[in-house]
Amino acid sequence: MDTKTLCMGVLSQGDASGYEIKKVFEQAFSYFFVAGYGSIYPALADLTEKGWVACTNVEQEKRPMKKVYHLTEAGHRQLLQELNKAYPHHRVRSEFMVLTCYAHLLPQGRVEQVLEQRCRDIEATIAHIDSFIDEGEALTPGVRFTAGFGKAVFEAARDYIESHKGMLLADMDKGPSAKESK
Amino acid sequence: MDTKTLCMGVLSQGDASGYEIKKVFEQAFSYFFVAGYGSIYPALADLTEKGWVACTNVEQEKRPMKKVYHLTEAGHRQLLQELNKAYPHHRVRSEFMVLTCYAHLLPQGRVEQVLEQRCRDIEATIAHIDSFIDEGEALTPGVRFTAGFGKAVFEAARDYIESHKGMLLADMDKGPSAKESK
DNA sequence: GATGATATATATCAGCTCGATATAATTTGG
DNA sequence: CCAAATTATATCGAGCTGATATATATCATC
Repeated sequence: MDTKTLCMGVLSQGDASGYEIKKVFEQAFSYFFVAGYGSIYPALADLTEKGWVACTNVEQEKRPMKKVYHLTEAGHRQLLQELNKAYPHHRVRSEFMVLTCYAHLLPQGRVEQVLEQRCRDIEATIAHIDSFIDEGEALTPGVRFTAGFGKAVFEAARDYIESHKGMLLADMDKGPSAKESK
Repeated sequence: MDTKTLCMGVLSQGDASGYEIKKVFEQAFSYFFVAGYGSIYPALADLTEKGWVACTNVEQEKRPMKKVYHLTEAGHRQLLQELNKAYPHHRVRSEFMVLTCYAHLLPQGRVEQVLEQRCRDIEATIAHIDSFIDEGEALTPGVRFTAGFGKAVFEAARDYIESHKGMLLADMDKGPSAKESK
């Protein structure tokens, strides 16, 4: 499953331009799926070629031209097929965790700064999920489940950092000493 | 921070071949950083070119030739600099969460299967972290912190799925009905 | 009224990553 | 004794990421 499938997913809920699809990604999926224009525009071109979406040029007054995409019948079938056969992968790529792994090579101040930055980012993500949940519009059970899942996981991460931060900093003193930084 | 930095990190704890580096990645980092040969070998070639690692060809009896890499002085300085300036990013790409988001397009049986598969994968990851912790060798405070962090987050994910699974499946019946699958 | 920041809108590109595949010898297990 | 796994390096296409380019229009501030 890739950006193409996600684009079809967004279009299954209504026609949209590439720009609008990116906005939906940012609002609804940002905490578990990132996709920029460099993925979205090629994806839409590919989907058009395959006949899974259809494109209409919309001239707007006082706005740049817009290409509005629509999910075709074949596209809808394709989306259902993908969702039914896709393996539920869940990949994490954490430079934060790389840094904590190599804490023994860093000065204490840097480790503290890394932990605090991560906590701030987590809080921002949780706030984003909350504002998305409260945003009015009736959410499907699946979206509610997913938002709750995201919140639960991010809260657990924040709680762990807050309750083990002191221990890590204390153990760094006792253990192999930190090297100087540049 | 990319595969190159991680390779230098591994080499800071002792010389190793590309193959051995991949094994360390699998054992110690697999739950937060994935890198295959397609990233590691080009990374090592690049690091050699830059003078941050040095390579020795080791002929072995009854084994294929081995290229053993060693972190140079300049490489060690470069590693410390990278670790000191890198932003603590933490990215998730979850096709699992995409599937739960679109649960309303799937038959209940498929949603149940997806949730169960994710739980099995989480259990396997937790078991992997546990066996890594118990593996004897004294771990640095940073590695212990990171392993605990990983466990806490994965346990929270499993607990959420187990305690909200029933609700999602029940709400799917009441809410907009599921579409037929292929 | 001017200046700069933000929003709308599409598109490309270099560099990096991912998973699969190729090659080849040797050891382990049934 | 054969099949499978392990040791070992390497490449390739497809896809992704983040930055950049291009253009216009609006909005807030000075």
